[in-house]
Amino acid sequence: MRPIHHPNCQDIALEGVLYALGDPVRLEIVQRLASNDELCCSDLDLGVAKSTLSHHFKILREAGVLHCRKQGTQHMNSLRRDDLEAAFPGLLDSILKAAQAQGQVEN
Amino acid sequence: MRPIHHPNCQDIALEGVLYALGDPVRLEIVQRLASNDELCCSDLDLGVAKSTLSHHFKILREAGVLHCRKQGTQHMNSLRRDDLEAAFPGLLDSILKAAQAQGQVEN
DNA sequence: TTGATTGTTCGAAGTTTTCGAATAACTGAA
DNA sequence: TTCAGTTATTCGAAAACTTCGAACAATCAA
Repeated sequence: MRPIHHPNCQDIALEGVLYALGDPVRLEIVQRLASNDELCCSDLDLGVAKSTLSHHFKILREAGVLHCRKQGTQHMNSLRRDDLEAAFPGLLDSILKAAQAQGQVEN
Repeated sequence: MRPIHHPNCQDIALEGVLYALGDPVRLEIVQRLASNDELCCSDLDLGVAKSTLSHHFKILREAGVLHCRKQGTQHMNSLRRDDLEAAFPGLLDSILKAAQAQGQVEN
């Protein structure tokens, strides 16, 4: 297995972040992480195969959206709030706010 | 030719907007529209085939990001600033700010 | 009506996404 | 140490999407 890769703070690209968040499964993951410090794959049941979920986490990780920490057999994921805030001030907040607002209208 | 379709204000989905902006060509289009009231395809030279550009405009249009108005043989496109602001307050601004900030660092 | 301009649609080739199966990494129990 | 159980990644095939150039459609001006 290859080592997990995280981009440096200054290598986080806006396009990559928007691409990563422009998928329903990945946006849901990020929303859940907004209210949970850390989550691993098995904490989520989003109706996709586990290999697909693994793929989505990889996209989010390589875009610089989240950080992954190995703990035993689990991979604990957390939002890179500070790094994203440093790279793109206000962006994550406005996206999370928008996601929350939209979620509430739907229900 | 089919009539051009624009979603209603309340049908603009966050996921669709983020997906639309998560592509370098489309992000560039939106950035240009941020400083130009209206643009048509032929105003842009982004190094892609015109059929591809047409496709990108369609994605942006159907996501609710821009509005298209026919004028003779041209299709004039403009940002749906107000509708986006109503749907997701602050979102477009923070994205445009992030795009501008990143563009400046690169040069 | 013809020719020029502007965009869209079509079909093929390439790329990405998704899935299930196989594999790898780690833990705890025997 | 070995074995079984848990968690997640990798692989290969099928489906979906993107890109391109060519063909088509719509409009205008001569």
